[in-house]
Amino acid sequence: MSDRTRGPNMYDVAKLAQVSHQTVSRVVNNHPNTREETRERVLRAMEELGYRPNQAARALASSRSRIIGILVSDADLFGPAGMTRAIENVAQSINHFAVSCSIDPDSEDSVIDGINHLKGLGVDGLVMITPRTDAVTLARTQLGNIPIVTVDSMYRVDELSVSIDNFQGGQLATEHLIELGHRSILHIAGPPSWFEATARASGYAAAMRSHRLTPRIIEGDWTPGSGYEIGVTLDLEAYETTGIFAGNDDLALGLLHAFDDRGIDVPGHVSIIGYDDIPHAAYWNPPLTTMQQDFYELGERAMRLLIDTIERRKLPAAETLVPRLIQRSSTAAPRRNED
Amino acid sequence: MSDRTRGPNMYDVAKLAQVSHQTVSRVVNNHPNTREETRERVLRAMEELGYRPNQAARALASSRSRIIGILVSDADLFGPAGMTRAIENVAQSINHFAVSCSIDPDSEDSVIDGINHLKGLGVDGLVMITPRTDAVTLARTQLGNIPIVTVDSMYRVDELSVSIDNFQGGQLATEHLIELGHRSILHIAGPPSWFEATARASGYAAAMRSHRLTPRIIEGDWTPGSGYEIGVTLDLEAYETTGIFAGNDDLALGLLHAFDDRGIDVPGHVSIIGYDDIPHAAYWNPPLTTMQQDFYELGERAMRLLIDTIERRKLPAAETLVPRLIQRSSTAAPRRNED
DNA sequence: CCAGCTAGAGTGAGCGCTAACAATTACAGC
DNA sequence: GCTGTAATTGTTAGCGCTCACTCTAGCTGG
Repeated sequence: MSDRTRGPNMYDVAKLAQVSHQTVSRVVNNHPNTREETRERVLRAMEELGYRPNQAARALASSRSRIIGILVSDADLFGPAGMTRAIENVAQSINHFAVSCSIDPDSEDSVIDGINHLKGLGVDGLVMITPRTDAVTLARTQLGNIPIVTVDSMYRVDELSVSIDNFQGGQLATEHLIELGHRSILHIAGPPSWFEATARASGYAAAMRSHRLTPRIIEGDWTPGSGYEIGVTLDLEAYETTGIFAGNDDLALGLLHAFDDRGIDVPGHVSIIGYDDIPHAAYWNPPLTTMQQDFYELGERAMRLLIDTIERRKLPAAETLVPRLIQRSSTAAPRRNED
Repeated sequence: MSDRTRGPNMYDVAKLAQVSHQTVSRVVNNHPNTREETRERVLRAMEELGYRPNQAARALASSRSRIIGILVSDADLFGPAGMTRAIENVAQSINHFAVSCSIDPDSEDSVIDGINHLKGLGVDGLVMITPRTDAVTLARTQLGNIPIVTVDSMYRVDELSVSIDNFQGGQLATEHLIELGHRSILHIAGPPSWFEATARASGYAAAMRSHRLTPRIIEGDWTPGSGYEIGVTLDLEAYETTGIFAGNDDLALGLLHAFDDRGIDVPGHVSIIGYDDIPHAAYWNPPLTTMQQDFYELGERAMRLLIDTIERRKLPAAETLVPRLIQRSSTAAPRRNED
């Protein structure tokens, strides 16, 4: 009547299947060179005892924890949250574990804390979902030779990364407005410390210039509050602005709200295009035209890239996704009454 | 020149500090009965070598992993996401680790998968963020004597749980409308498989009846799409409805959008109150009156309750939070023109 | 001055697994 | 029949910790 609180172990399975514990280990790890009949006997024994390998022992013996760390800033934003979930799901599906850890990218201490936390756990790899490249550099020096994949960050050839092409996204959004006939288009950008923000702004500027139009950019942060403030004070007449490309949907929401307060009709008076396609955007007033990004797909790719690197299966290669235009009713051709 | 890829271990520290490995262990774990001078010598050695205890070895030897599992359904909803983050943060702050795992509560397989995944990791405790009580029961039988804390689920005295008082929340929301002068108030409820939905609906019904008013409930799911569909077909004149209590903010958004399409003014024609206070709600048109819930606080409490139970520090006790009314402009006194 | 205590430090076993190596078997070829 | 090779299985030694002990002072009190 021992209070055997620990479950059955490899030796219990081995005894029941009448093999050595090592054979059980081979079956568990899908090693080749085990006779089919033996394999099945072991599997039956495992089933019968309800055996589950002890991860701690495994990690200790093999020095591979099967744990992937996720360092994520702004974890409650739509994009980062979706990626984090995707990574967790992929991890689970391939018998790994994901531990996510939110950081404040503006505080070096917070980043170091997070890295140490994850390092202490003995993660096999790290996914970084943060716009701050300095945080990535920091992690890289702290973590020795543990592979790191960055998501949606700056492109750098010497790094593993997956990203969405924010430059092209900015271009596409801007071109949508240009195609509708807009000529004076304003961009409300996200904070310049975010690579995504500057890339979208560059895409916008490039598209404008390629059509011989003058880019004008106002800087906000990513919040509806910031969009609202800008929208309340914005002088649309100054440049006869008829189109606005907002750096993300939240900014667009703030603009929408401000324009509603001011009695400025969207898209009658001014067209607005957002960026992200958050689930609510289709239900705003008016429903928002926006650029859709598949964050889930991005997270999945990041995870696969990382696992491939850990298992040295193939050469690392940076991957890029392109966002897609979702056209709704917040954009339309400009009124030509004034012509 | 050994390719010592594994960092320094306890014995390295012990040698440098000229003590036994056990003394190092005592220092690491803050055991009493170590001389202050010795303690400091060990700490210095640890510092010098950059020693970090190996969690796997620790877990193997002590059979305590310091890992908390989070089983969360609808992980991209505002509430669950906030709670998950709170739990992760608390875990980090007390030197534990949180591993979250999304499940589909409608699929028993998915729940079992999730539980096994976490069980395989050897979690010390589990937080369940799911409305399905059967999933909780399932976890309880699968997990043996690993403590489980449920969040925002059904109250049951024999369980550890923290929750927001959805009944009272429903009452408060309804009473807000009643106080404004509304008499014919409709409730759009969430899916009845969610305890939160039925509790809010009960609170609504209780408030109505205590004022001798007749409760009327339409059932939706939690999405804006569902709110929109209901809003499009809803006949407000049938009962001279002047107030609507939506089961959550997303439903309210759908209603707002539908009423805008139909030219029904909010709050002029009908007042709407939501539930959750998601960050966007303040920027909708009109800004939404809603019930605020502190999910972060809830997650923190869940985590503390769990840790207390694991360490048998104090008697488990169920905790309850009360939501708070956030008044914005989607609710107003009903027009009395018809009187 | 010595039994009796206790704070402080050390010893050895073992947690459940993997990895390297050793052993056994099966069977081909000469 | 015997050697050689490949396929399969077994043996042994840790991985880095914690736990239950034992051991060594230093001190008290009679």
